[in-house]
Amino acid sequence: MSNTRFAVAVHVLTVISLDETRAISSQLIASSVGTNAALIRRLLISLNDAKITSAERGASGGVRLARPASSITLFDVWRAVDEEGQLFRVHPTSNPQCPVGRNIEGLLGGVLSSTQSTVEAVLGKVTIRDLVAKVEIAG
Amino acid sequence: MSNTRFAVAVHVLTVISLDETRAISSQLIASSVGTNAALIRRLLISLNDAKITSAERGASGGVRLARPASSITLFDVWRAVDEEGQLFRVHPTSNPQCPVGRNIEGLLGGVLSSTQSTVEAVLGKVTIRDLVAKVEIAG
DNA sequence: ATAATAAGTAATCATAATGGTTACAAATAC
DNA sequence: GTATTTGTAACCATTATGATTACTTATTAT
Repeated sequence: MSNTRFAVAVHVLTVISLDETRAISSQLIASSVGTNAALIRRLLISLNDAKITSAERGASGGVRLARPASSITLFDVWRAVDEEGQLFRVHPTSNPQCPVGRNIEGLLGGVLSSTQSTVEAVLGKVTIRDLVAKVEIAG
Repeated sequence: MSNTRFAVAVHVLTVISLDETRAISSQLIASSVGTNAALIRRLLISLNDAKITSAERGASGGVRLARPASSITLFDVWRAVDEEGQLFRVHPTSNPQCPVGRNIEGLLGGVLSSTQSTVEAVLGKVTIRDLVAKVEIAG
């Protein structure tokens, strides 16, 4: 993972959560993130699919949280927007003639899954509500 | 991080460790990884700088471990080869006019550093020696 | 009804990251 | 001296990433 999708998704959700009384337009979100509305809408497709947000078309439309901010963990967000969800990649062309080459994937697979589950545990403990609270304090 | 440098570096070190009686050429390593010798040498520069490996030029030259395989953790390797060493990136152009825009970096920074240190703890527990042992068992 | 608004989505572009390759100088062993 | 091997620069192709425009569809407000 070396894109900013996760960070942007968290940003988007935090913006949406600051005013839950109305739907927020992708244009407004985009101006907070400092990017394009279409790009935000593309990202929102993943969040909508994961039932984290829901979108309404038309005038006075926009996006809302689909469930309470306190129930949305950063792990949920990560899983929703990062297809691979892998912390690191394995080189794909190892030589099976070499004992290391034919075992490396399994070796790293074990390490990958243990780091992965640790990260998931950490991200699972932080919710969007937590972040919103910090923004409200920081101002 | 979405490159394979970490995985390749681990592969390289495991290959080197399989026969510590002699220096291993970048060409031999490259054929196990399934890539180019120059690319391996480029990666080895980072490992040499970190004093994980040492290289000898000339005929019968090559690369050796600079210290025991049991003392080289995957965290050492990760730190050596991954410049950023960041699990995820933050979008760089947030709008400071928005309360979320001007705080998001701090919010994510906290999450980043806690996931980061958890991952480091996990990687710090696995050594190259452990991986070599598994290769020796698997064959 | 009509106009205005906003999501959904396709198409395209520029830039950067990544990995691969060639080539050659410098160092070393024999 | 010759063969070998690292160190390193230069360059290329491919892919990833983010940005942008533009259009269709859906919905609200008047």
